[in-house]
Amino acid sequence: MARLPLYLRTLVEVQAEQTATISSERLAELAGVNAAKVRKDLSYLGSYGTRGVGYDVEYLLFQMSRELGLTKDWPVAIVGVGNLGAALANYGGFGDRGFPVAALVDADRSKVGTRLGEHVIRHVDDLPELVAELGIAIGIIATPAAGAQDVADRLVAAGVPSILNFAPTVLTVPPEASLRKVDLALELQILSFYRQRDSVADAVEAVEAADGVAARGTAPEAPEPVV
Amino acid sequence: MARLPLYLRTLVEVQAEQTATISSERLAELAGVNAAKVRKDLSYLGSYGTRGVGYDVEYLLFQMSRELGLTKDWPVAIVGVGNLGAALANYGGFGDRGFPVAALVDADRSKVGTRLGEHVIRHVDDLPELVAELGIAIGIIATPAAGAQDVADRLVAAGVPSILNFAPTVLTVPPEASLRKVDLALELQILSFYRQRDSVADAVEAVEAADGVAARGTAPEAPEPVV
DNA sequence: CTCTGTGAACTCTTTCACAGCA
DNA sequence: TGCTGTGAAAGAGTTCACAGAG
Repeated sequence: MARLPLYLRTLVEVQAEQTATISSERLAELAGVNAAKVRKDLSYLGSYGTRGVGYDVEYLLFQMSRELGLTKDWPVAIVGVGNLGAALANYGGFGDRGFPVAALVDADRSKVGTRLGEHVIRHVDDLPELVAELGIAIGIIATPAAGAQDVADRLVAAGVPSILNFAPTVLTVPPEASLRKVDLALELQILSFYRQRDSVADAVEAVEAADGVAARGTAPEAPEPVV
Repeated sequence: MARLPLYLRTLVEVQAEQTATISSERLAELAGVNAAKVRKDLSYLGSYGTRGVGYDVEYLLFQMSRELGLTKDWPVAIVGVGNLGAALANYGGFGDRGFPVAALVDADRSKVGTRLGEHVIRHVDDLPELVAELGIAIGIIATPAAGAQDVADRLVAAGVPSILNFAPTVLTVPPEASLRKVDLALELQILSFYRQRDSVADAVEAVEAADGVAARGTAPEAPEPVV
């Protein structure tokens, strides 16, 4: 369940406030979902709640961390040290959450050998050694779109099982590798899409109210409510 | 449908290759989904395909842009000019896709007045004027977690209808505002979660194969391998 | 009496499969 | 004939609602 990390983060915040126990309802409110969903999700981990009381925050955190594979660290390599790569490297949140940045890699020889924070930038050709030496578990692609597929291929070839892609392009990897993408502009498009949808929906409602037609979706070429 | 931006991006790439027409199958392959899904999604825009031929790339792009509200620009304000904010500001992809970065804002007075690229950093107190002057449609929050809710409140108060949150915390906004969050470490957690799930599933399968038990989900209180 | 854990109903999404148009 | 557009079936995910533990 992809919501587990969200609960985890919420629980960490809750724990900081000395809260020993939390109800599904409270957790749902903090995480921005509904209580039934929380209970269903958590029941999948096992029966860790106490009826009439709620969930023990610390114990739940422990079980969730275990389930998420966070009891051990997963070293990360960032490939592409441009603006975004540098921002990710400096972003403290990864190490705190069990994903230490273990290597910075770039294809640009003029960057190789320079420092960024505690790391010396290495060349992308060194990936196989870096993976073997540092136990890289996750590769983050922060290169321009053009080079991203090549980097993905190299990561897979070097034995990195999981890839997070920030380059704005669709990548393909063999089935044994996991791939997720983050498209920053896409998030903006989704936002404006929902805005657009809402105003279109409003307009449609206004029309329907005016002439009593119940149309769902769109009105293509046909001069009638399609189908 | 949240996949429309993905199709849009794919179509732009296809168009660059002088392809005038595209079948649902080809588009599906490039976008990494299946053909039936593509046809269902696109049919929702209207009947813009030609049977036996496919979709006209340019016309489809036009219709999708229209639907996504991309025929006009949506100026963006980035709040929080740390590493991430600076990376986002320098990330060319936003402007290209109809989201020009119109303002950089920070709460740190020592940053206010300094330049970053073509922009002078403004103080967060100036948000209302900036929104009014520049027609800011989307606010991007790239501050530390602690200040994020305050920034969200200020953005909403200033009349910004859509917010994209990069701070690792759950925000609440009134229902008239749209909110999306991007949690970078969360993406990593999801990746390692699926890894973990797969290996757990493999282990469970091995156990089932060994003793013929068909167990779905978890084994709760029982005095056995915890969960 | 509170709050979990979970069947059952419901809703939304995905996939199938094919009629029908170019 | 090739490929779209779309009902209908299948599957996921969500919500309801309540039995029962503490």
